[in-house]
Amino acid sequence: MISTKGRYALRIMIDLASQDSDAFIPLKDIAERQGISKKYLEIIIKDLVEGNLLTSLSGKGGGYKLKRKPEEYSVGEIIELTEGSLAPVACLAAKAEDCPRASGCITLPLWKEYGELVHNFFYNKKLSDLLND
Amino acid sequence: MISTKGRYALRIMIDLASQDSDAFIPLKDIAERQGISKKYLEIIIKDLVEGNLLTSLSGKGGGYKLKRKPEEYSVGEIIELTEGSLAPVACLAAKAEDCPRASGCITLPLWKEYGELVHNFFYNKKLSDLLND
DNA sequence: GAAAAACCTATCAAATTGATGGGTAAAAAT
DNA sequence: ATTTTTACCCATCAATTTGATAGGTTTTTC
Repeated sequence: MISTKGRYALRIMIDLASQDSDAFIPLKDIAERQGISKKYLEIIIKDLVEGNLLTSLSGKGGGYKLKRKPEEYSVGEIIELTEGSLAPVACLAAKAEDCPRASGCITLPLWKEYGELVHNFFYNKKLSDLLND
Repeated sequence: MISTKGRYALRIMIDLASQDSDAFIPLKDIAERQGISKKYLEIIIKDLVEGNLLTSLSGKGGGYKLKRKPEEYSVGEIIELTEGSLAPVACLAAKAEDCPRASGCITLPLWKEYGELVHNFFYNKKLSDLLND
């Protein structure tokens, strides 16, 4: 299941994409619009900044804004960045050590096929596909 | 991610489907073949029996066997039964209470579309598709 | 220098995951 | 009858993840 981290990250990105694209939007505003604790969003938005999806600016008049146009973000990269991985099973995650069972594993092809399906679904969906205005 | 519960359940089912379909197979044998703790598998196989996927027989000569032919089991029902749900987000799980945000939720259609994709993938895959002999 | 913002560090309760251990009941073989 | 083999039942547990909260520091503008 996609946890709140990935889901809230997506809502942050949608929120920013719905605002004036040149202005820096304070997190306080996003938190209020989305009805989510600002403190919790701080943790999540940190990943988005570190992952180079957002630009941030400190101080008065600061906030966050998108680095690219909404159609240039895939939903997949947003979720993968904040959830850590899109892999369907532990042995297919990037950080996973090589499973000794892999060569004879009868279920591995299933998980690979599923992993590709999920990857394609989310990487073909763009942030712009989620905007309704 | 699919946890060990769902993955081991699938391996139990594949193991049983690879044995003589009339015989009761003791869990001890499955555990040894699969290299998984028998005690842990007990917990998992309980779900499979209660979910009516397997028949069990106590006592000497007892064990477990499939209730149907391998082509009559979908991978989806095995995973859904043991993992609890195949839903991609909490608000789409069967046990979820109605989300007050649902009507205006901009991301809900995405999760629904994804949920259907996942459901179709796993329900169209049959246990017989995973047998290699 | 005050105000508004990001940023940084720590902590925490609850739930989930991945098991282990010990005992009871059932069925068959001897 | 008793032993053996099996399923079945119940409790516990350590580690990790999830979903936050709290408080303080730095940066920037007015």
